[in-house]
Amino acid sequence: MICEDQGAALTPLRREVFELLLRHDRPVGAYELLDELKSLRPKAAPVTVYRALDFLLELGLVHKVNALNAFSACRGQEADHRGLVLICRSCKATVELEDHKIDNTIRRSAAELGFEAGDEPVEVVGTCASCRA
Amino acid sequence: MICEDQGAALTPLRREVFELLLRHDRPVGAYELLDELKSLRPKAAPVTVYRALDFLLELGLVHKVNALNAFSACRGQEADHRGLVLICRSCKATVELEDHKIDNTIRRSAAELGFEAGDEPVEVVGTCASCRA
DNA sequence: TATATAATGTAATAACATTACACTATTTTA
DNA sequence: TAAAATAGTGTAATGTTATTACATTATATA
Repeated sequence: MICEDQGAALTPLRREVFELLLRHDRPVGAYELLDELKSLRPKAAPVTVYRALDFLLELGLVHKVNALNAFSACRGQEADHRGLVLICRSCKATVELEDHKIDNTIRRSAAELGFEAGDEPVEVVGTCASCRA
Repeated sequence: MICEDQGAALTPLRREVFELLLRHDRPVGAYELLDELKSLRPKAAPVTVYRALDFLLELGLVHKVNALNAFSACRGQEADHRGLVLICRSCKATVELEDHKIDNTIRRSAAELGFEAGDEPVEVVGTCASCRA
């Protein structure tokens, strides 16, 4: 599992935000998260959530899904967080796919152009099985 | 080249927005585009730009770059617009990479999970050569 | 020409994200 | 341990990106 403090300060606030994210099986917007956080911490403001998210992103405990402007707790089993995330444009569901072969191919192609790919999963937008039916 | 009317109504307004995009060699934000459009059309409002962009996106003349919340004219040589776009997190420069091999591999992996990948290029965020130096 | 449809104008607001500065808690070190 | 430094949080305001709703104008079709 994830969750262990990696030397940095996983404060109660930051842990709360992370645990809220873990409760969802889909990416969640910052303001939705804020609403939920408010039941624990009435003082919470947008920046409260964004700061906690920045921290968690830096630690690699959370991913930002650009296609949805939303955040998801990282469930990856491995140390790095490379791979693909499939995003359904219609129901917003996502599936993580830890395929190092594809990921390495992408990285190599990028490297040929002098470009060093980061560690965020690559986003693939499309349509999931249920929404196609 | 691109630009030919594909049966749909490429009105003056829409063409103007598209041509503004073509002038840039990088993705451009909607509000930056709006500022530029205003010199041609003082009446332009945010929705003016977004509507034109929606139209151009649908036609496949323009891509949205989610990682930057910005839009770029599509320069792809081919009918479909599949491939990769490399995005430098530091200078925001982008490079399009029309690699069907990678793209097909991604699509197949997605398909194994019942997921049908769309036609938007896959975004790879990282660091470009000059910014690494 | 009358009607329908598509496109655009106009205003307001929603959704997402950051900046600036004050205050508190924790850690460091003299 | 007191003073200073650093890290974390509170509070308010604002900046940025995107959409909704409805009125008006232009274009196509009967």
